[in-house]
Amino acid sequence: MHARGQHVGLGAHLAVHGDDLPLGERGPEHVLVHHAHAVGRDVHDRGHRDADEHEQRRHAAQRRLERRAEPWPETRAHQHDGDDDAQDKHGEPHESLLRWRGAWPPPTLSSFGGRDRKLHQPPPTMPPRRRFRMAWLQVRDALRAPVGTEVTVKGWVRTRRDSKAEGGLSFINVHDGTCFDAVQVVATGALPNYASEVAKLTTHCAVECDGVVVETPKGGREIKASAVRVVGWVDDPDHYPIQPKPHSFEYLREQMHLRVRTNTFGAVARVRHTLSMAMHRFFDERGFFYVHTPIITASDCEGAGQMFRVSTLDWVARLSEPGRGGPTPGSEGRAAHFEQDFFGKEAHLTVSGQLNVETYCMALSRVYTFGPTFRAENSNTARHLAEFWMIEPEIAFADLKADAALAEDFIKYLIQTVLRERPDDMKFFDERIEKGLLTRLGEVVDKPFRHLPYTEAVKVLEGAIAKGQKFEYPVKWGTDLQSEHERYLTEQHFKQPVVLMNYPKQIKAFYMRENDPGTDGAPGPTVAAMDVLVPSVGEIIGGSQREERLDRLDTRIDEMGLPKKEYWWYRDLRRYGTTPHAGFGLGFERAMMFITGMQNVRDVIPFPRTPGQAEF
RNA sequence: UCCUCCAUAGCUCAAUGGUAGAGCGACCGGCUGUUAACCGGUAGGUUCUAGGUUCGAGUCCUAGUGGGGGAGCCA
Repeated sequence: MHARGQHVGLGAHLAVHGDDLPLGERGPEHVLVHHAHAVGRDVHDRGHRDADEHEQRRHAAQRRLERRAEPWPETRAHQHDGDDDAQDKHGEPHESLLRWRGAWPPPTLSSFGGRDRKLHQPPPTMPPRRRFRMAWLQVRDALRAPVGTEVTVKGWVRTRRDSKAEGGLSFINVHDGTCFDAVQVVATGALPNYASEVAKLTTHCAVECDGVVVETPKGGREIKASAVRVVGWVDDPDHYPIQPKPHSFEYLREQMHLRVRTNTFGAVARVRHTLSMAMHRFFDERGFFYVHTPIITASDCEGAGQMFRVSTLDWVARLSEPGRGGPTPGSEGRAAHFEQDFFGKEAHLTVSGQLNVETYCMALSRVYTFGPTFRAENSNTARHLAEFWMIEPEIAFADLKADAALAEDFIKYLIQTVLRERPDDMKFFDERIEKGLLTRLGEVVDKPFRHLPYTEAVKVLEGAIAKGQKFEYPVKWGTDLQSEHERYLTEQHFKQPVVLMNYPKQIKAFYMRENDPGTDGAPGPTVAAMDVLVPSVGEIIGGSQREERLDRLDTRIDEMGLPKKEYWWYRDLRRYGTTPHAGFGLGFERAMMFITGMQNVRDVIPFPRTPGQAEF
């Protein structure tokens, strides 16, 4: 069941702090590097020393990288299990993954080191702070700090609840976005600004709280405040758009600049970050190089849909010239017109980095690109954006099978990583956005994807029709499968991700490698294309083995009536040391939807661009 | 682009063509180591915009704007 229409707001899920967060130990790794250095210098002669120092610097750099990627000892421990993390493969991994094995983090990790001092200085109107300065901890660290630790937390108020007991008592939930939960700060009437300020705090006031970590009567963790400084008030709390109550996603889209302050969009933002990092790590660990392909493309040959024009010409002035409707496509003035433009030819925003990344693949072997992609199509659905992010790996000396295997490993790696590193947010998605999400993702990780030739898929669908399954559109070999067909395969027939391979040639792009006749017993010519389809989201990956044979590629370009001249550099790749190669494109936002259970693509990207919407 | 549904208080929604309502939120008070708190009270409205029908329009009609869902295209 999905949660369309379910309202998730600030008040929904607060203060599950502290329970069952045993403290871990700080690892000794940070001392090893220096020790190794010292030994190297003393023992070896100069010639060896250079080589050794080089080696040790390399190790040190490697360690630094590892530390940076994995700040917490407990996550590092998991990391060593890598892909074949036994815990993820055998029975009930999720409960254990969800438990926070808290570690006591070094305070510098969360306090920005030296800048701490500046940020701590109170505004002139406030009384000067006495005694000593407490460690500024992020909320996620404060929630795991040992009882008795003196801390400062800085963040925003989620809710405030008051009690008259003990001469005035306020419970302030403070969050700073570093984890799902807020920390509960307890302020008493003894604070000098209790009545004047603390008791008037409303949702999303910015505060700095000093205090000591204590155990609650119920065994949780909270901060007993010794000072609460209000940094920023909320004007007119009655009209503050994000109230501590459920809000619809539709409403929050109209408050795009504020919606990240809610539980749901905070969780989405953190998971999105974690997925980005996981993606880079996945490729880096496998020897891929990250290639920045261009955003602006002047080749008029992308052919993957409507494109956005990039121009420095004054189109508005031209369009308003009397007697002219501006430049019209195909008119004679057109070519002359673009010669005067910035790039000397017609330019657009990219619709795919694939053709560019292929050039790097033919020298670096394994590459990927990750960046924004633009489609000017007037599609208005829960799965389409005009600006979205796409990951496109390309591997040399590889066929379609290797491509599909890479895609499967990739998706599973992303899921495992996010379950391990964001258990709090994933638990929230499981409880409030899509019931059973964790079970579903666990099954995706555990089971091999179902591989199926397109030709077989058509037979499955025809079989289903014979058994009475109704489709709006007919199923016929040689036509693209409709949404309803894909949904039937992933949601009803196989109930898992499905990799469809070897599509009819006539419905696929020119660069896809033509298969030998009769592959899979297909009645017509096919190409080595594959789509990864997943339940509810649909197509999440589209990829193919590329046509590396120049003569075949030329034939395809001619058949499709494409301007061969424009492809001169792409064709060069086939003339000079061509190899079999393959790649795919994964829509990052669709992966987000699949992994979080969010139902609308506009809710998994910070500032969605859709037809008629670029307000924020 | 096509089909379809919707637009009323800060939010979510009621109101048969006949006096504009509730819950939540905000504010005030009561109670309480509270935690989607609870109890009582107060304030809060150009019913999306522009026309039209009618004695009378939140309600019916026309057009526009904005939004949701589905389809196509795709990732």
